[in-house]
Amino acid sequence: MDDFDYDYASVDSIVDFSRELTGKSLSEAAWHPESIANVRNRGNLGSLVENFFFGINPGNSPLPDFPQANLELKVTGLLRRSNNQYRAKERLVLSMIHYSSIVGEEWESSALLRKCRLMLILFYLYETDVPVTQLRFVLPPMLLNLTEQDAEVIQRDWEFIRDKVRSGLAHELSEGDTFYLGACRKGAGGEGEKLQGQPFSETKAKSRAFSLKQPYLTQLVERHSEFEASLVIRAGQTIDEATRARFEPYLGMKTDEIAQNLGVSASGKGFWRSIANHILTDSGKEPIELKKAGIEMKTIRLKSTGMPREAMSFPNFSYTGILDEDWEDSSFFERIERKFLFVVFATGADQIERLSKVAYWNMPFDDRLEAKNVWEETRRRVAVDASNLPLSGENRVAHVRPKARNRDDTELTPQGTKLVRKCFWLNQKYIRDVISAL
DNA sequence: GCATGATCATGC
DNA sequence: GCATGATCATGC
Repeated sequence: MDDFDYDYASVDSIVDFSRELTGKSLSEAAWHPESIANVRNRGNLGSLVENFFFGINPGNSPLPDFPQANLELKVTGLLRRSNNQYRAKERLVLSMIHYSSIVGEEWESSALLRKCRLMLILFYLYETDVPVTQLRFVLPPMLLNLTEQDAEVIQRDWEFIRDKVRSGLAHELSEGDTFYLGACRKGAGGEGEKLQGQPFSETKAKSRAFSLKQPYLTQLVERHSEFEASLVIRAGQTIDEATRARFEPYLGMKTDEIAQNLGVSASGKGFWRSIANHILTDSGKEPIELKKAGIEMKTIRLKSTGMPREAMSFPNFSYTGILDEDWEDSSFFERIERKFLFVVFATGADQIERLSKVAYWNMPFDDRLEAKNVWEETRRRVAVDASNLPLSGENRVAHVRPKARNRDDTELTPQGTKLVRKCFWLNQKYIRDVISAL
């Protein structure tokens, strides 16, 4: 996409364009980085985004920021909870309340709706002591229509505020009056405060603005995060079909090309999984539908020989815990019983890697019996000598190998020795045979 | 070039 | 701080 290359009269075009910001900071996404280098580090990120990302300068207008599209732009901050969920940093201020004119308004034709009926909300992750131009936009853009989402409550809140001004009580407005839409203080307080006149009382009132309350915004963010991590499943479509439909356009494409098209920023060990997630959901998160169904998505990279680059790992087992377990309540059993979704990237004879295959798979009964043999053999040997466990030559399907943070990441064995933590792996050759038979 | 041991990156 | 889903490194 080029700089400012969007249709300023089209909501879709503006929203699509704004996706370029997702996962980036303004200084990374601005079309002319040199122009932003001189910007002071303080200031309003919202206006900086207008100027340096969208190339607009709407100023202080009663019309939306994109008047031809009837779309208002909002840029607002998020905080990260300890459980990694996002919450709104503060309320989202919409527009000033003009006491003299609101008393003559109706909701549908109100000044608030004229400006803010449809909003494009861009969320950045707030961090202390980081220049605003380096704060990262962390969620895909949200479109919010005030006359659709929770419309009845918001309309009632608005009417309550208007009616209070009609009763000459603008000076008694408070955020506690309403539910989702609040009348928040806005403008200088203390010494510099300029009180406003109101039409039906001599008493001056503090200046206030309409805002979406912080808890309401937080809840919108939570809904948005979940929505963005969902598969788009059309009516009558199964999860299986919806998955195929998402992958279909990318089959045969070069890995790098897919990553570039989808703006995958991950690197290192999670790169291929991140690509799969980005294909499945707009947010690039693993779809909740797969989690709910207990579907085990595995990315597999094949060398040009058809051999997987890696064996396939499963959760660690515990040297002492495994002695108390039965096969059928072991975590290895629980995992291989699941439905797998294999996402296969294969390197061709041309040495270029492409997305080559996507398929669901269940481990056949005979192979599960082999896995059971490995598990039981492991259990037997752990009791005698935990340092000698089944290797890949010993069984067609699975073996045991370290999986730990490093060599010091150990666990006590029944022999009282400390050994690096291990898990069950499906053999490379086994995976190769499974994939080639798909 | 595989088997095995060792370790990384990320999310919760 | 750890589990998870992987990849990296090395010796044979």
